[in-house]
Amino acid sequence: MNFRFKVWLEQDGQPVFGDGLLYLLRFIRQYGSIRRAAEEMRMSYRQAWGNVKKAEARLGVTLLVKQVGGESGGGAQLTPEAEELINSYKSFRSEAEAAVKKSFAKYFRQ
Amino acid sequence: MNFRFKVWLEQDGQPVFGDGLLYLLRFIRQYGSIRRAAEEMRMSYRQAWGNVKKAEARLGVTLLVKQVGGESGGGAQLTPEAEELINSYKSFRSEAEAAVKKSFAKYFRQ
DNA sequence: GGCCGTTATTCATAAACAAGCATAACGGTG
DNA sequence: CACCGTTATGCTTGTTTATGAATAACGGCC
Repeated sequence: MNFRFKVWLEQDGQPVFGDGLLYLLRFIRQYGSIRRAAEEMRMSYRQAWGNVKKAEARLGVTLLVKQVGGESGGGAQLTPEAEELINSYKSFRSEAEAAVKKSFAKYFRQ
Repeated sequence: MNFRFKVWLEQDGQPVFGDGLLYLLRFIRQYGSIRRAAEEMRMSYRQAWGNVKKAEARLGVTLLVKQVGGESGGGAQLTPEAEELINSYKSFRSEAEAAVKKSFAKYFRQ
């Protein structure tokens, strides 16, 4: 017997940030490109782009500074707001996971 | 900004118990019938029955004593193992939720 | 034995969701 | 000005998932 858990942030009852976007944004930061990041995560660019757009709309916050055209075609960089969100979410996520793990052990040890 | 979370139990990497089954089993206990319980939860009997069957198979534990035919057509009662699972999961679930809530407040207060 | 309401199960259909294709627009670069 | 790789977006296709219809079997009850 084991457990799993998921946690995510919502705005007005709509999901805006979870593990998916966390990984995606980190890859975007690493590569400076939504397309490269999506490829690396083996997800479609279509979905990656849509997720970012949806999150931005719901949050009312710009997560990426995107450039279309130009050197190497363009690219995307994380805004300070995105960095802050990543940091908060990461802390929240890992602390929550540790707590859930502890509770599981308490009630389902063996 | 708000949060949501899900937690569930797995056996050999396959989900066996979560909020859905918790509510379902409690309704079955209340009404003594899978069909009534499903109706009350506005879910199809097909799915309710399938979920119980799948969980039983994966857990290797009988959750319901089912009678087909007889007085009022039959019915279903929870086994002691099901009651025990419900109790453990409820404690685990509520303790986990409290912890997650606390972490959320810590990193996303205002 | 017919009736009733339940468990048990299959199968066809519908709905939700993800993937992929096709294009347009953009702006450096050669 | 053509090329390239990127963002941006709609549309089609496929895949998984849920729903509902249909049917069988059962056993107490009148």
